[in-house]
Amino acid sequence: MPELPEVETIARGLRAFLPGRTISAVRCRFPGVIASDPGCFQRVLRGRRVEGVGRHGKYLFLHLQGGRSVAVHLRMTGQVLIQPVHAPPDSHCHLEILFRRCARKLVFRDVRKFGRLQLLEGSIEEFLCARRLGPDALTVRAEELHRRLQGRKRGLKAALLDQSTLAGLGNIYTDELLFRQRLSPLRSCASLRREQVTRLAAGIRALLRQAIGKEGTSISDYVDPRGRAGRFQLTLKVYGRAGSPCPRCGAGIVRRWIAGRGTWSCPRCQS
DNA sequence: ACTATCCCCTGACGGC
DNA sequence: TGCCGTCAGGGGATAG
Repeated sequence: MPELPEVETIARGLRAFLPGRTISAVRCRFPGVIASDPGCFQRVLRGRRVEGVGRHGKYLFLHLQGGRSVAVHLRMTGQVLIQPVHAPPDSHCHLEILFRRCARKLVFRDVRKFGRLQLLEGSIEEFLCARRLGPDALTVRAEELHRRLQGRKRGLKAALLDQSTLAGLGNIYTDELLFRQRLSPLRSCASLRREQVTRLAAGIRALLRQAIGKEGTSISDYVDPRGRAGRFQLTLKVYGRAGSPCPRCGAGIVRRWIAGRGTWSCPRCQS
């Protein structure tokens, strides 16, 4: 499940390939992946140069010549791949973007068909505002996080998963973060002292930087644009480890259902 | 403000 | 072997 580190890894892979290339064709094999008007999407993209690649939270952006942008969200099983232009598409390949004088193509693949691409009408800022996305988790500052958590009675896990609080954390990194911080996923946001929020913000940035350094977590479907798996799954401490001893205190890791998600934590050293 | 539930979708997995 | 039910989960919508 791509979260911020996986989307950042994809963005970096695309930055080495896309900028400066001009789109020659868009082949759509499953129009449902295009959240905006599919005909308009293809018309606008064709003939346009890609100028850059951006990211906010779990959203990936392709910046096109003329100020238009495409937003991509991979949801659970979406993949963005760079493949030889003649590679045969498999049954989960929903969209291909071809480029002028280029032997490779951009492929959007998604087993579960939850992921979406969308041609934006306005600016990235307008899109983030309309989607009510919070600040990007990779660079969130303590003051901003404190403002967004203070006085909230909801649990930390629910708040951190909520993309309008903070954009980029998903189920895996939230559980790992709360384990590192020795905080219970059910701990109320309002109960955190200011210095705890400061440590939490620093912990979020550090965890995400480390995961990006390992090129993300490959548990089910995630691979980078070259088809390579990440390595952060080798360092997970609690996620998916129900019954294993806590690496800090030895108590058994428990799995509970919190904020609508399977949640792993240590019942002894997280409070 | 916040929670719960459903939906989208497919592959994996357990039970029989 | 094979059939069937269940589950997983990001995020949007909707009900409470």
